[in-house]
Amino acid sequence: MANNIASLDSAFHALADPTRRAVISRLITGPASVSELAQPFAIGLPTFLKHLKVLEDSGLVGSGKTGRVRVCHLQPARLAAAESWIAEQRAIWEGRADRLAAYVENHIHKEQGQ
Amino acid sequence: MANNIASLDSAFHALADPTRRAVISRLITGPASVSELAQPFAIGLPTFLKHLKVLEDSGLVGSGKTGRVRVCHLQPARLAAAESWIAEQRAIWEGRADRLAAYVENHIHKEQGQ
DNA sequence: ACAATAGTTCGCCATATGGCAAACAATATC
DNA sequence: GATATTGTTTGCCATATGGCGAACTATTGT
Repeated sequence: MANNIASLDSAFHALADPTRRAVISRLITGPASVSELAQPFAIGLPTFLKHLKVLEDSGLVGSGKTGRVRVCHLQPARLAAAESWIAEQRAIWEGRADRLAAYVENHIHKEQGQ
Repeated sequence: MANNIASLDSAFHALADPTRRAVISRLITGPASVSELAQPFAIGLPTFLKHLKVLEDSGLVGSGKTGRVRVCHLQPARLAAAESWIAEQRAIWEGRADRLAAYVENHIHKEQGQ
């Protein structure tokens, strides 16, 4: 399972940008060429290619070139890995949510730290 | 629902660092003070406080100061929001996974792009 | 051959990030 | 009241990020 630290770093980093999340959303509906993907955004192609590189480096997106056009597609395994990390944390959290509830009742409402 | 673009940006950004993910994992087991949280890491307090600020700015972590000690706690709503974004994408993906399977069969194995 | 199209690479810039040490609160403790 | 503890702020630095335009490569179409 590609669930190591470095791949989570790069996967979450890739997701931390609205352009890149939009690309993922688009790719979920099916593969697309670079210029197709770039078309909705008001940024230059070189800049867009950097985003694409971040996505490919993270393993969230793969691509292949046929002729002069590069077709990109989603690689959902890494997306699943990122989701799993959060899901695991939430599972632990929910396992002890009852104990936490007491703490919240006692402390949260008194917060004054900036 | 705090599911807007900016909060996803900052939530994913906060998650894109092993130190910060470790802090979250620690906080899931219960609240802790700043120095308690910082103790496992080989970085200075000022640096650690920057990570903490990123976590607080993202809404993943909250804190309150009593006396000279600041106690931090998890704020699971934002974690859930981040997980939801991924889960939604995966739901769409899985809804059309059959159609995609054909594409993968035909194209992925022929990839030659850098 | 030539021109158009699709991507890519290069150099530049401003800002953000992640690290440090040092100085500075503010609060407990002796 | 002096001292230790716990955070915090301030400056500084190197590197990464996200943007640009310009130049270049490689295919496809005429």
